[in-house]
Order: sequence, then C-alpha cells, then structure tokens
Amino acid sequence: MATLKQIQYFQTVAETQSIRRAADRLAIAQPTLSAQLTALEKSLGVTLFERTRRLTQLTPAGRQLLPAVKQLIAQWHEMRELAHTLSDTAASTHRLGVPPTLGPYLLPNIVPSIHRQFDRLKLYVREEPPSQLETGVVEGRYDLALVPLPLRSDNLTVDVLFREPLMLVAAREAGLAQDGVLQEQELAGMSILGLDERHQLHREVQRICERTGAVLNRDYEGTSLDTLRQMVVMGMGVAFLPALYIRSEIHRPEELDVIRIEGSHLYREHALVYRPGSPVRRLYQDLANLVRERMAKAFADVVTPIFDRGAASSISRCRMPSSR
Amino acid sequence: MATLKQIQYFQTVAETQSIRRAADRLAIAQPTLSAQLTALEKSLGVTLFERTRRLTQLTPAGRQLLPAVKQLIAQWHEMRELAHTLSDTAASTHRLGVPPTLGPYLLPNIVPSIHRQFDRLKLYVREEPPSQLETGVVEGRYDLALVPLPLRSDNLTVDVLFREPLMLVAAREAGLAQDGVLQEQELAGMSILGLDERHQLHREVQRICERTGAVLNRDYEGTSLDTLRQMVVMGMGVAFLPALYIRSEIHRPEELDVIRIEGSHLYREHALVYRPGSPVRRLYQDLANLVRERMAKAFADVVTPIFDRGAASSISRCRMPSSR
DNA sequence: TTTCTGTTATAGTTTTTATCTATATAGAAG
DNA sequence: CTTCTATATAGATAAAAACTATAACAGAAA
Repeated sequence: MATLKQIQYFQTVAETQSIRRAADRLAIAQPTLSAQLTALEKSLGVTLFERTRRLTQLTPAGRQLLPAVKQLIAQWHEMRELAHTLSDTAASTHRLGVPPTLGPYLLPNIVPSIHRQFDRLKLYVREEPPSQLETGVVEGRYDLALVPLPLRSDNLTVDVLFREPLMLVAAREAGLAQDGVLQEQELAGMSILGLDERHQLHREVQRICERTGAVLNRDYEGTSLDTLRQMVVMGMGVAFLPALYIRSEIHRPEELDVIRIEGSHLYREHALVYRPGSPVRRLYQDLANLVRERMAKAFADVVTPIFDRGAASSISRCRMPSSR
Repeated sequence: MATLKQIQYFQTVAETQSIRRAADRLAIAQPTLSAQLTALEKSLGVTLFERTRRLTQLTPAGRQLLPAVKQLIAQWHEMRELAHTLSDTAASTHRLGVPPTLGPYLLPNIVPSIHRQFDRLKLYVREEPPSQLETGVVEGRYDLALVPLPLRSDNLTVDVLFREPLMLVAAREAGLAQDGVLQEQELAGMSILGLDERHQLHREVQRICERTGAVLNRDYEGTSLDTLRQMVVMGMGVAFLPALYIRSEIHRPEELDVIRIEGSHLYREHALVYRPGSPVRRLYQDLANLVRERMAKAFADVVTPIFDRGAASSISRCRMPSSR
C-alpha cells in the first residue's frame, strides 16, 4: 500500500523534474527517493517517470495522475489543518442535551457567556426528557447533558451546578399571597397541578406533596410548563414552577402570584453530566464552573450555585479513569 | 507523518465502534491497531477516540474529522482506479507533434484507425515546424512527433514511416503536361515556387533544384501549401507539392496539372520520433507500424511505406537503453 | 461477593521497510 | 578522453509496523 509520503515525493519530483533536486528539497537521500518512487510505481502498476541523465519527467500516465495527486495532498493538508484547529478541544462541536423544563429558560442566559469565553466552541443542543438524556450520554448520543438530580445511571461523572427553588404559583384572585410567603405547613390539603409523569418535575412535585400533605391533582396534567401556567391562570389550581421558568416567562405579575414557601427541600438540583472517560472532561469541568459563576452573577436572587461539591467529589460510584 | 493506512484504520474503527472488531475486519492484530491509532492521534495532535471497555467511540473532534477522512480515502481510491486505467499505457493522452505540411493531410486518414485499434488512447495534437518538433520531443513538450528526415538531433529514436513523392504542379494553361510525366532533365531552368525558408519543405525543394538545375524563385514564397497552390493557379510559376497534400486538397484537376517527375530522390521521408528512454516506446513502435499499414492500404498509389528500416535499425547514434 | 467474559493497553519480539552511505553506471559537456 | 552530473544498485542501519502473550479492567453472571 502506498503512503502519503510517497505521494508527496511524486509531486515534488514532478515539480522539480529531478530526483536529485527533489531529494534535496525533501531533505532525504537521493537513493531513498529513487527507491520510494519505484515502490510507488509498483504499487500503482504504472510507470510514472521517464528517467534520463539530464532530467526526470512525467510519462503520459504520470502527467494525467498528477492532478489527482495534487488534490489528494491538498485534501491531506486541509485535514491536518482541521485537526490542528480541533486540537484545541474547545474548538469542536459538542452535543449538549437539556431537559425541556430547564433548557429554554437557562440557555439563553448561559450560551452567550460560553461563547464569550470559548469563542470557537460550538454547541449542538437538543431537548429530551432527563432519563433519555442520561442514557443518551452513556450511549454516546450526547457528549454532555444538563440533568436534574438524582441520577439513574451510576456510570457518569456528575458536576452539580446549582439549586433551583420551586415556587408556588397561584391565580391572583385566589388571594393566597398575603405577603408572598407561605409556611410549609400551610400547603397541607392544597390541590397541586403538575406535569405529566414522563417529566422529572412530576416526581419532584410528587415528593414535595407527600412531605407537606398537599394533594397532587392528577385529573389535569400539563405537558409543558407553559400549559401548566395557563392552567393556573385559568384558576384550575396552584402549581410548583421552577424559579428560572418564572423569571423567564412570567412577565405579567397582575395575573399570577408567585409565592415562596418557607421550608426545606423545595427545590431541585441540576448537574452537568458526561462520561468519565471523555478525553475532554477537563473542558466540561470548566464549562460547569462557567455556568456556576454565571448563575451567581445573573441569578443570585433566584438560584444557589453549588461550588463545593464540584470537580473533586462529583463522581458518583465511579473511580477516576487512569489518565494516559 | 501519518499514513494512508492509519487513516483507513481510523475510518474502520469509527464505523465498527470497536478496536477489536475493526482489527478483525482489517485482518491485523488488535494491539497493532491500538498502537497505530495512538500514533495517528499523536501525529494529528488530537484525541480521536474515547476508549471504554464496552466500546470505542469518536470524540467530538474525531467526529468532525471523520468526513474529511472519508473524503481523503475516497480520493485515494479514485486515484488508484485512475492509475489502474492508466496502467494500460494505451489509455493515456499522448502529445503528438506534426508539421503543418503533413499533419492536416495525413492525420484525418490515420487517427480514426488509431482509435479503432487503441480505443482508449487519446492524442493531443499540435502543429509546429519540424525543427521545433524535434526539440519539443527532446525537451519533453511532446511525447512523440511526425517529422521529415533527416533529423537535426541525434538523441531521438526514429521510426521511418514512409516516402512521400513531391509532385510538380503547374497551371493548366502552362501546357507542361503532355502525358503527366516529365524527365528530370527537363526541369533545368524552370522557375520553381517554394515555401518560405522556415519550412522544411523549402530546403527539400532547394536540394532538388540544385540537383536538377531548376531555379528556386525566391521573390515570392508561400507561407503554407495552400497559398503556394494559389500562386500556381494564378500562373506565377510551378511548384513541388507533397503527394498527400495533392491527394487531399486538389479536387479540381481542370485548374492544375499534376506532373510526376521521372528520376530519383524527388520525395521526402517522414518518421515517427520519440525519446529513446520513453517507457512507452513499445506503444510508439506499434503506432508506427499501424501508420505504415494504413498507408499501404489507403495510399498505396501515393506513398511508399518503409517497413524494413523500422524498429530494429531505426535508432540513430543511440544505443538501446537497458530495459528495466 | 467472586468469577467469567470481552475489550483495550502494555511488553517483548520479529519482520518489514524506510533510510543512510558508498559506489556503480552512463549520458552530456568540456 | 576526461570530467561532471544524474540516477541506480548494494549493503548496512534504524525505524516502524506487525505479531504473540499477557495485563488491566469494566460489566455481566453466578
């Protein structure tokens, strides 16, 4: 099988019309070049050069092969250049999965600062339910994903990002919000609207209801946060909505009351996950930090960035792969 | 420097998502493949694969490099195929030089039968004065050329093709042609029109004039055979024209008398020349034979093919290069 | 847990091949 | 006829690509 070297030799000899000069230019010995040319001719089954004492020029066949050779080498240089660009890991396209209840409300604030810091990094973003995101990362359909905790899979690296409160939202006329705050106990018996059970948020709200004595209304379930909000506006009940959603989408406070619940565990936690073996995990850690910092700056009033449980202790049941 | 092999390995591993399976498909040992992949990654400066126990899949960078890799390999196969086609020497394009006083009148009869016998051979034909044809072949601007003898250069292989009579042409009203034949002695004192001195034919006619005592009229010289013919038609004198030209172009015998001269050396000889080192000289010998045979069939009444002085003894002052 | 299985990585060896130096050979030029 | 220059050949060396055997390790199964 021929080599790229041999093909480059071919081109150089064709250009210089001399094995000797080509050898000089290529910084190899002349007999080496002679031998490699012969080897290439043999492997292609064509005599490429007519060697005379005065000069070495292309045969008709060699002449017609030359354009293809040049193209091949050009292609090769192009590929090397692309590889060089990509050698900065932050220059490739990474496939990021996000859950539908977070992505649209978080990314618009995050992506610009990612591009500011990693100017050649590109993101290919898709939305899917968190469980599919996890398997997606494990199976390699994604390079990394934003997912709510806890995780199902135990073979992913987890960088916890931040804690996002779940706020109670009620129609204005319900008159629940005397001062915008309720005690956790006051939730008991309330009828809570939720998303359908394929969403992770369904389970989170369910957990809260169990603990506080509220009742999850399963007669009407939303298929997205927006429909859930509509259901609340229409007076069908109250609902827990993520703080980032509220911050992004609820622009008309006259319609809805947003109520903070005094108590614990009324939040969800989001993490960035990726395969422990990923050669660019370092980049992903940087991305996670970037997200945390960005949250601290832009959403300090809304979410709680989690730094301490970051890079060091974030790997669940999974030893650090030996670095090569 | 990377090799085409390594790039092919890359593609196979990307396709099979497994070093083991790729090694099987490539019929090499698995450690070899591992090593070659590592070598390629090192030479490109990019980690291409994320190796896990379960499978081996592309990194983001590797994923983006894959299309370039596929293109490179496709290009390579294309080139191999072209080389294979060209390995039949009769499938390439050969640059043929012809003199203006022969090419237009010979080639239309020759080229079709060349294509009949060598159906994939292509000719790139250019017209130039014989002396430039010779240097053109020596310097590699042509692969082969049709030239009149004798040659200036002594480092070309010469396949003599045929002998072409020069016929005397006179205006009808001159009344020279009692029976279409003249004795050589009768030329003495005649005023002969010729081409300008850059043409080989000028010298040939000059030689004839010197021997027969005819006078070469240098007041009016033609720049092509056609203008020479016009000069004869207009009654400016008589001229020697090559038999093949007459056969091709003189369709109106009422205007001109074509007279054969009884005597010797009233002809020119044409040969096919090429560099002795040409790797396809065998093909050129075949072409020469084809021309001779074609002349014997189509122009037996006009020219004399020369077979005996062909392949064997045609090399003037030039030993046969040692075949490799 | 332990064992088994399948995958990649490493070690050590052999074979192949790319490269070098030195020299032969043969046109071309003086 | 000699010298110069270009390519080819020979023999030796170094590089690399290949193999076998085995280690390391994750995941599945016992």
